[in-house]
Amino acid sequence: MTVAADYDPRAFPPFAVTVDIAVFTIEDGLLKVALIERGEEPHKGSLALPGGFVRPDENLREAAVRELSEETGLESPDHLEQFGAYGDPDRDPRMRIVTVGYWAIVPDLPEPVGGTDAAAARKVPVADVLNDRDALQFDHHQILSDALEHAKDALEDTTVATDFCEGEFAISDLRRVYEAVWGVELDQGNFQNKVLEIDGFVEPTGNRRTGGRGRPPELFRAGSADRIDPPFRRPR
Amino acid sequence: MTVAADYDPRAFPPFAVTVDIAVFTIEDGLLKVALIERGEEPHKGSLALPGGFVRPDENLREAAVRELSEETGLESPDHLEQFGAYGDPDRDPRMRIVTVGYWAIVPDLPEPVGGTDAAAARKVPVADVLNDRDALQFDHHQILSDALEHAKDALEDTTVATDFCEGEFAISDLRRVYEAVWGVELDQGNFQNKVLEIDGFVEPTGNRRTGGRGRPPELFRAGSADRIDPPFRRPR
DNA sequence: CGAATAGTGTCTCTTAGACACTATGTC
DNA sequence: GACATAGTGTCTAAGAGACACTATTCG
Repeated sequence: MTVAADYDPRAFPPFAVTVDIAVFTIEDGLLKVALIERGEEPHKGSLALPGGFVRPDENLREAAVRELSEETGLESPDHLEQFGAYGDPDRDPRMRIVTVGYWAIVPDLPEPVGGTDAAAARKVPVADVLNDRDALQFDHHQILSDALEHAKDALEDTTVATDFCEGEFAISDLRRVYEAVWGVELDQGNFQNKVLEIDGFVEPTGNRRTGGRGRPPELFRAGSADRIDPPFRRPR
Repeated sequence: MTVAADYDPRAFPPFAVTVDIAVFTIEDGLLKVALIERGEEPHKGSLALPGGFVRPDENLREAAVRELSEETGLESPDHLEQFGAYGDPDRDPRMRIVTVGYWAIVPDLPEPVGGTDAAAARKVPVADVLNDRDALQFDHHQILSDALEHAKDALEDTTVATDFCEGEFAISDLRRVYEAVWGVELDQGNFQNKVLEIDGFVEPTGNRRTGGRGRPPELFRAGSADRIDPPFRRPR
């Protein structure tokens, strides 16, 4: 990256830089994403990913954390990862905006609250949103779709799936995370064997869950490992 | 991404948006990257990834293609892929610049030529650059390192390795691509078997290469497949 | 008891990789 | 001939997945 006299950056029309965050959570066995209901034009009433302008004194990740907090009331997600930048000249009709996409996990999303610059916030099944090409404004459909792909990949070779689970959880809870994110059914027995064979994925607490139907499951918490090797490939 | 009255983008100090490109090629069995020698302050004389400001009327990829052409004389790389954005407030001492990283492949890089805003351009072994934390200006060390990681990953589950090879090539040429990018030695026989078993990775031309030492290899060209499934995992 | 869920074990097929062996060129 | 590189085959170990079977709870 170099600067020459004939391309003084100050001579350019200003770009704005934003971050947009796809916050995923599992609810009722469904993968959901937190969306903001726009209260203003353009696209009044349509849905958007939470996000907003990066401030002069913060880096991109800090902007993502702050916007998340402001727009959804959510403090420090359990996972926050950048996956790409979007900068087509006409992606926002108002001005030239380049946005940086992040995806995040929260274990059990507290009901999001509208913040200063959001009219409302809600959790919507990702499948529903992606099935309607016009549900989201701008290029947020593409951004959400890319975010989901990155989340799917992350589940293959990292242990982030445990971040969807609050505190102590059963192996079957973890399986439902994989099933919800990947959109497939997994064999219960094979999943159990596999997870327990992976060093540091989960560690036993000695506790069991009571009250449900069927045999009470043993409970685990997230282990110390952060990578799964060899990866846990999803069915293709 | 939303806009509220109290965060009018026009009230912000302008951000500049740039692209930086890590162009990889194989030369003498080594993975090399094209670097620009800066002719101006700051960091005069130090090396940088080619790149530059995104113009108001072009998207990010177009900016990458244009800058690549301007700074290295290179037209349309065989592979060009975005991998991340970098935006720490102090990453460039002159002003707030957010840069978007791309990595690219060229089969046998023609000697790069300095363009309008570059004093010179050269190909340098990636290992040498990454072993010297101060070889590159700004955060280009991190960017190059991330680019390499993405290139390594891409070789695992896509057929982009063939883009490093010009026209017709031997299986051993392809093997040397993998060895150079991954920085490992691969078993010759196993590699051959594996590549030929993957549908659409390479297709035979019926030609052989003559003149070298040893048995003349059959020559292939890139096949129609673009993904390798199951992936060709690199040794860990 | 039966239904539901958890947990374990077995079998088969595929793949990765070590490695031996053969093939065909140059010197 | 020796040497170098290309190409093929064989064996073994590990992993994925189908699936059977056992365990433990509730109604």
